[in-house]
Amino acid sequence: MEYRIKELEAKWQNWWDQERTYAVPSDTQKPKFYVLDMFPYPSGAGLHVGHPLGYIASDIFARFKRMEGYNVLHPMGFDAFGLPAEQYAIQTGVHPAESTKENMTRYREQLRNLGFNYDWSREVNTSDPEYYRWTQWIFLKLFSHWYDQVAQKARPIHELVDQFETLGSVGTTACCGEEMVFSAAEWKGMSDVQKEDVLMNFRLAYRRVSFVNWCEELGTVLANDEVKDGFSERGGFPVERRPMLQWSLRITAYAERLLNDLDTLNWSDALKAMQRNWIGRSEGAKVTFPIQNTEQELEVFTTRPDTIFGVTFMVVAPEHDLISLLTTPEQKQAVNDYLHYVQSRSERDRLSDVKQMTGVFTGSYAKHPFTGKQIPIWTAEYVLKDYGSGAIMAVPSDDDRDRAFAEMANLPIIDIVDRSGWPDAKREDKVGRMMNSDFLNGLEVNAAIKKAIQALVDRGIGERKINYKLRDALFSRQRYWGEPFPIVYNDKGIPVPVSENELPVTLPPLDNFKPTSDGHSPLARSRDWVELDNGFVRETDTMPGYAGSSWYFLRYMDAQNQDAFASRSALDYWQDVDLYIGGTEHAVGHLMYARFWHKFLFDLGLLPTNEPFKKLINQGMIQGVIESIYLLKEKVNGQYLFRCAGLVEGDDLSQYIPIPVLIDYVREYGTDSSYLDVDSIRQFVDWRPEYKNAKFECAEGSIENGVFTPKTNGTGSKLFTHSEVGKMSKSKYNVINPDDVVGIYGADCFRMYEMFLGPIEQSKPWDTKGIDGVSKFLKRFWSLFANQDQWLVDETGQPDRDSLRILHQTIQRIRDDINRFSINTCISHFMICVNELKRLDCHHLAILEPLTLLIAPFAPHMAEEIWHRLGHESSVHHGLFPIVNEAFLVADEVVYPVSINGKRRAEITVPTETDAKTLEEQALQLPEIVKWMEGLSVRKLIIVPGRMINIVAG
RNA sequence: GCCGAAGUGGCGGAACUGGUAGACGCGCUGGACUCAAAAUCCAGUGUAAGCAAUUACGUGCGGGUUCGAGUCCCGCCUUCGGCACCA
Repeated sequence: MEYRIKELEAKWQNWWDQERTYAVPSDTQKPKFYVLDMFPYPSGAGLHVGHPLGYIASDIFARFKRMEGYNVLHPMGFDAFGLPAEQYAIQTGVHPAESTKENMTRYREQLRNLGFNYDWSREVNTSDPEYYRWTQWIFLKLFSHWYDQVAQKARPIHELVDQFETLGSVGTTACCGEEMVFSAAEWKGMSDVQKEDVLMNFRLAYRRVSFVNWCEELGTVLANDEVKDGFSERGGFPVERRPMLQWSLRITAYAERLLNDLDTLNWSDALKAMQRNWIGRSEGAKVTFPIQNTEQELEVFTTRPDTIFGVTFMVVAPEHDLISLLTTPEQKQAVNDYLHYVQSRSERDRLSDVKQMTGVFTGSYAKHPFTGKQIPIWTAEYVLKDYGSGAIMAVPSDDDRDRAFAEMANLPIIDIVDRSGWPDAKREDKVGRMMNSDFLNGLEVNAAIKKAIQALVDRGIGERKINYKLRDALFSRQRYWGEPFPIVYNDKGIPVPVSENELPVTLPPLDNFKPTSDGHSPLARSRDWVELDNGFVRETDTMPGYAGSSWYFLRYMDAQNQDAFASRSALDYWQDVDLYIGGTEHAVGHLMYARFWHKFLFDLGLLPTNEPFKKLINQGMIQGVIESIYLLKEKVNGQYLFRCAGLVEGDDLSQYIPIPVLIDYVREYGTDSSYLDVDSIRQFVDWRPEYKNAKFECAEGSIENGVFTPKTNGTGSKLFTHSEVGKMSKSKYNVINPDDVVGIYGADCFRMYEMFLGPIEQSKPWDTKGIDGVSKFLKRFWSLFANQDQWLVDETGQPDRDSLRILHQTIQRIRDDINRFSINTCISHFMICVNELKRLDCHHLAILEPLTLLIAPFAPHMAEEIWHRLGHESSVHHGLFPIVNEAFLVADEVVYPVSINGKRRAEITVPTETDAKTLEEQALQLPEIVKWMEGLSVRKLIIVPGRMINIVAG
């Protein structure tokens, strides 16, 4: 009657498949519960031990909810489009569909191996044409809708065209890119191309000029991830920002709702704060400044219109549309040089470098709307084109960055806010009294803001405005492995949607996945596909990674549907996700886009809910230790030289490149003293033949061609590695495969161990130290039921009160802790329970049967085996989760700690019902207390019923 | 740089609402069983002083509030995640 892990885990995994134990019916009277995992990108490295952290937690919760009587939807699928598969295709020629398919098969096996209760019949794969036809379909809906700011919802574009026909743009409530003014007659007079240009300004999916990271030497557009300090990560070639006409989504139209509806969600405050800050709502004013010697105006957004008399210069973004107009002939050279410099700078660099301000004068001046003074217009990288209007009025007295810029450029500073009444106030705080500000003088800041806006409105040069930091989402990629756009262009270049019955627009077969030399997607190579018989041409950009993941949770509800993205009845039954578990790295990307798409589909009347994810839990990451060895950049006598981490200490590290080492070769992996020995250096060299002739220098000698030559008196041949904690990733060679761990300890043990590591929200490096403890626990659990020779369960005897108390205490703790997602403490409670039952030598069925149900969500294989041995034929996972009987929990006695001035000095055990007065008397009579109270008198006595007694003495 | 999170024994962590800091597990030490080992079982284990009873100190650092602070407030330090084309 041994606990044979491997046999029984395989047995029950097969049985669950056969019996379709985890299939989820949609036609049921049961209440629904939807538990969702963030689906993985099926990478070539396979699933690593970090992935399952969230999956195990959601698996446990889903099983728990099913045993509580809910119809639980718990699906899994793949976010299968992505850059790595395309990179792999470029390197090897293997089609991304093929490698992705293989990877998915591997992931599925790995997930199955962990005993998850997914309903695989609902699997989604974002790269499957049957899936992405609906991604394309939703895109077309976005293309053919605009956002009505008054009705607060998306409306069909033809309704906007109707408005233009009768009223022109007058009084339109549509959300748009830049403001346009035209009459009905002007609209009617426009050409088709002009009309489409106008509509692009309103569509929720639209085209505009955006910037890409262009690398001339590689002849390709790079992802931000592939760019380091302005150079390509591969090859180290310069990267510049280049403008391109690309698709975007008008997520900004939904900014207000995305912000307000956060209040309705059961998410952590931290996550909500991140989303709020990302949306970045700010109230202020739009102000226009006339540009001298032109008819043009410069529009700025400011949160501090009160400071308008402190404006001493203006700054436009280097990409600003008016930059060439503003640049005078004398300044042309300087401005061009500067623009060239900015092209090489990433947005992050531009915003981060606050210490070193850069910028140049354009040569032009604006006219101050109140004082009429000349204000120089500069251009500088700290102003971004896509934030606000891409230009600012600079007030160096009350803004840190403007101040730094003014100091750098020697521009004047006018103090306009007297903050002497607020000595602690910082430069940007909205407090103080206005001065040097004409009609605003003497006002408090907040009053001044109101008055300034009124003055702007009265003069017709500005108005109140709400601005968002949130920017429209760039939706084009110049890649092959993504959803093609269902868009063709006619002979005038006007985009025309592909009709719905022609969806999906599938990817053409291709064997060269390199982008074209002019930066277009590899799709442009497929002439047959691009050029249609009627002379129209297809869009060759594809959609980004987040397209498919923005709505996949809806597809699970009705994954096989051929007629719609999901049926109305399925959507009405499943509604929304009750529990979503995933990493914080998605806090502002995926979670924002998915909410946006969900709201859009809700506006179209296609969904019953306004938000997709009711409750969300962020799992931490299981990190890996990255091990690397130091390579000297300069070869020595034509030979590569690696140096021991111990020797490198104190050196200028910039002369070394850390070369990551496959962790399998590292001795004492993950510790401070991890190292390579002669054998592992041999392995390393086999793996990296380019270093075959390298020299490896340790403290007491060196290794060359697999031979250790000691220095005089030297013996140690350890080459210490550099260890750092970081992401587990294929490129860092530190991936640990859960299959290996499952192979040794079994899936139940692996699951419980990952949970036992700590709270799911917390990140920690992977470490198998301690897994033995969980393994021992499972064996002990089993030993309550059977020993080597016989089945021990006592079916007839009556359990004693102690055993019942332990059981019910455990039921209560497990229920409480599952409900607050404290899974790690659940495992501890099980351990305590088993320890105590062992001590009592308890083998009663009446105790052990509920205990089996209790542990089923955590150790599903072992529980199923025991359940069947107890004589049941149906699955333990369709059983009912045990319920607490409070009668067994009542304790007769309670132990109080007795403290004097907060320091614990004694303990007193009393019957549970003892009243405060008796307690007080007894506590003061305790010998320890009497001793400590010598020379002191009781000033106050604090008794917290059931918890503690504190004597305040002096 | 900005936004968010975390810091507790040798290690992973527990302490839910401010109330016995260190549950549970690993590791370590000693013991039982064994020819021996593994496995299992028992006992001990925050640090310092002490034969001991015991005492002092102790939750990243510096201050504060409170009868009482790991928990609340203010100011720092370190590490991790995100910052709009990794997914």
